[in-house]
Amino acid sequence: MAQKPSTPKGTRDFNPLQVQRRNYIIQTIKRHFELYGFMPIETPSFENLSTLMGKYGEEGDRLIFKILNNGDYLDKVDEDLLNNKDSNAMISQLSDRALKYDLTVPFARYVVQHQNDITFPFKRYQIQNVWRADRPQKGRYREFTQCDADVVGSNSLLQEVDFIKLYDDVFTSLQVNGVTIKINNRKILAGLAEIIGAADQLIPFTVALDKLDKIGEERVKQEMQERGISSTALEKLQPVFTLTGSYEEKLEAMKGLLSSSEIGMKGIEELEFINQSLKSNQLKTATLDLDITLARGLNYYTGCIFEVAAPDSVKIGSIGGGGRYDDLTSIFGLKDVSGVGISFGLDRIYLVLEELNLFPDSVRAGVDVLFINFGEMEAAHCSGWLSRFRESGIKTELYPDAAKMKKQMSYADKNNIPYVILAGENEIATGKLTLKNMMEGSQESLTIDEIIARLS
RNA sequence: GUGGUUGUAGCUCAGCUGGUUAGAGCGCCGGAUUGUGGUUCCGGAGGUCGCCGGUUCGAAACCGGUCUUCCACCCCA
Repeated sequence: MAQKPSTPKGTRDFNPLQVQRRNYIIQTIKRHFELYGFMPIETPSFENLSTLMGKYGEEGDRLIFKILNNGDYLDKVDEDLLNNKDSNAMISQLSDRALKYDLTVPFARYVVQHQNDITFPFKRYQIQNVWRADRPQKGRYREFTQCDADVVGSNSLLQEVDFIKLYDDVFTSLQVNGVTIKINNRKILAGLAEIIGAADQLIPFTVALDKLDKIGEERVKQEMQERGISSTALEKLQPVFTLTGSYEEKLEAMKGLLSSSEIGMKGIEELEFINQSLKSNQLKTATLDLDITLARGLNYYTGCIFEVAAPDSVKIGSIGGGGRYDDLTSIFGLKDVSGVGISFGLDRIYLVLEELNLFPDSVRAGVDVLFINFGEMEAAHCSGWLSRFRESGIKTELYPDAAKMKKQMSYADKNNIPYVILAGENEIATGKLTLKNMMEGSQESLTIDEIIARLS
């Protein structure tokens, strides 16, 4: 029985135009990564399960795609676990490998594994697919592409400044104006938790705070209370909920609030430095916005955190994010190496460009010129011309069969081929080819050199 | 992982409280038009109604399961 073909949940096929457009975004990002001194590396699609587990929190562990062991995979499983159907406890016995969940943790593994061959600070970029067993939604897939740039082995805040400028440059180059780069610092969040006496509940506290712009002040407070944060603590936190003004104004207000917290003040200092550095070298189209409620899920961030929001007119989640992680490599045995990095969400950037109609016309599938096939003799004559076109960098093809003119023209039309060349008996005799502009419907008689000069 | 939603021709969708042979628009193929596409006209092909099971004399429609789509949580790019 013929089964209806489909791709697995949360995955997609890409047609030629979509691939061209994705490549356009990737090329733009790559170019800027390299301009900023990042070099490409690649890591395997799957890692040892133990490399990934526990790095993204409990929720993250659940969303990792595990690969079932080969062979008699039930043989090694503990019988009690099997009888109790204790799936979670059995995972480590059923699966040794898993698809990578992001690019940062495999990168940390790479750094530790190759530490003797690496010269620090090490700057790398990586553009590869990652997989998450999440429920798909708009702009959320189970297989998607991340474009990461990270630097490890440098504590300098100039790295953070560079990343902000890199974001600005890439989105300026893609003509996405009005992007907001939100910045915060985990040290400030730690300071806040410390001051309200919830230092041991940093993660639930930040997760709740992160939802402020989405669910509002009341429900955030409610969630915090449910997680055991007292009402006197919430009172101390009140200024955070009503914080407004410029970057500097917000920073000043936070300074007052955090004056008794050493770690909090350290965070303030860092954000001040970044703001100061950007004054002399302003952003082109992006806006830098201090957002104290920005938390970001990943547990390994320790310093500055970033998130890029699409222009207001496009309703989509963040299109990029990143931050500093002081201790990621220590899990793999390399201490005192600080890392900081950012990520571009290719699939979502694609949706933004599509919605705002920002893909250049030059980014399209198909050739520039189609030669009409009039028959064996004429096709043979065209062969030399085809080569000359291609040597000049003009994408060219000859219709493979001497089909009816209508069919050949229709092929050009449907593939959005801008020019058609008619080289039949008359043209071959005179050496002047008929060049038809498919957009305008006009045509003229020109020599091969004239056509090449015009199209290249 | 929780709650809801969707699936009928290649695409977008109609199809009444269950009743003969399941429709439309667009697209596709052929012709009008043997060296000219997009417009027009004429003709044609194409569906075991997501899949499996159940109820019924009878199911695209009702019920259960499953897969898929989209949405809200959770979380996140």
